[in-house]
Amino acid sequence: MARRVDRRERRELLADALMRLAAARGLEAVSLRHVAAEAGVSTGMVQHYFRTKDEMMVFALGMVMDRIRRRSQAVAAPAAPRELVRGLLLQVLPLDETRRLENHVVLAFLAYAAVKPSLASGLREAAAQMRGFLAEQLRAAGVDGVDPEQGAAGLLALVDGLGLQVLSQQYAAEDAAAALDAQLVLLFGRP
Amino acid sequence: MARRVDRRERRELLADALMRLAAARGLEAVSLRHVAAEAGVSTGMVQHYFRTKDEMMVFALGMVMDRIRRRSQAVAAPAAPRELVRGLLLQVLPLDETRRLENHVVLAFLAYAAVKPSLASGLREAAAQMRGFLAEQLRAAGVDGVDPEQGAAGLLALVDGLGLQVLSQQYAAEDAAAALDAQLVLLFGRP
DNA sequence: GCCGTCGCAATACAGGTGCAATGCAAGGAG
DNA sequence: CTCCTTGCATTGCACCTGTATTGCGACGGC
Repeated sequence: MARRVDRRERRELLADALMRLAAARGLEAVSLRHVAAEAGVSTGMVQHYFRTKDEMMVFALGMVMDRIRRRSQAVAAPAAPRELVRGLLLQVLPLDETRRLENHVVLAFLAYAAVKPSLASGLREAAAQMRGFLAEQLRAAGVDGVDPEQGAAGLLALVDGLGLQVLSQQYAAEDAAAALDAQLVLLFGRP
Repeated sequence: MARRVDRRERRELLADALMRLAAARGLEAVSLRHVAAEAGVSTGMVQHYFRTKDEMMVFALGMVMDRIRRRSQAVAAPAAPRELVRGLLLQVLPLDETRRLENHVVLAFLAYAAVKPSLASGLREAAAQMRGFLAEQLRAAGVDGVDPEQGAAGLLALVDGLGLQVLSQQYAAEDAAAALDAQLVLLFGRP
């Protein structure tokens, strides 16, 4: 039974279990044994694929960020700047169960990264990339009354904040989408 | 050595230690023993004032929220709606060390509350109260082009998101303040 | 002066944690 | 067939966790 396993695939399987766990019971419930149980494997196997817990965490976060980015880029194909921006930001909001789970994980990691800088860099670069893209679109659309960079930062912060409020059940998902649209009206004018 | 202690005061002393700890090393570093050590007391004393760890957490979160609210109300005295809104939201952003610490704690608790609903209610009501106040001010200022409730929600989300980005070092504090001002220009027009 | 209660300290305990070490079956390489 | 690497499973260890228990000195009320 040797040699024929896809290491990458196994690691993603474990990271998936970690995500489910983090979303359901918080990052503090993430332990080697719990991840193993959730994935239906032995704790030894988890140790086999991640030499340390931190390595597992970093991998899982990277996986989530990759998924979000990939989904966002899939939207990017055929649209005017405004629709492009809207589509992209809607991908970030927790409007369905998958994205709710992802947002949950990202939030947990944000709190974690605020304390453990080894995780912060990944988050930072993903955000910077997205902010750059948004600013570019705002510039292309020729929005007036606001600096494109600041408009982009504002949009990103808005979506982050909305996600936060939806997750902590202060705000309904559809209201969050409406709030985003309201902001788009402020930036781009009436559709 | 009996009878002459202010129970409330002692609890706040412990909660302060908890805050420092949470801000410096994350909520996961908060344990009875660590809080005791940070406060310079015995773990027995912590147990004496909080029968359970959860009770301690809830108290600490309540204390932080109270402080933020109190500081916000102190601003509210003598100003036009726009300045009032600006002043209030600036109190929420992590622009100095105290507020950075508070934001850190709130973030940690947000991630925690997403999983432990016993903490969520306090956060929810504080946010609702603030949103109501903001909406009222927007209405009083007669902003056009946006529904006051949604404008308020947007502002709150923006500030939350900006705080998040500042904490995770994606964004500098002064840039966050500038982004807030940019949004106020969008809502209220040029000053 | 006695006593009860308050304010705390110390210790014990069962359970969970990350990690290291070891064992061992199953295949491919020679 | 033999070996040796791969892919796990088991077990053990030292440490940390929340909580319960017990002890005990110091005051306030009588």
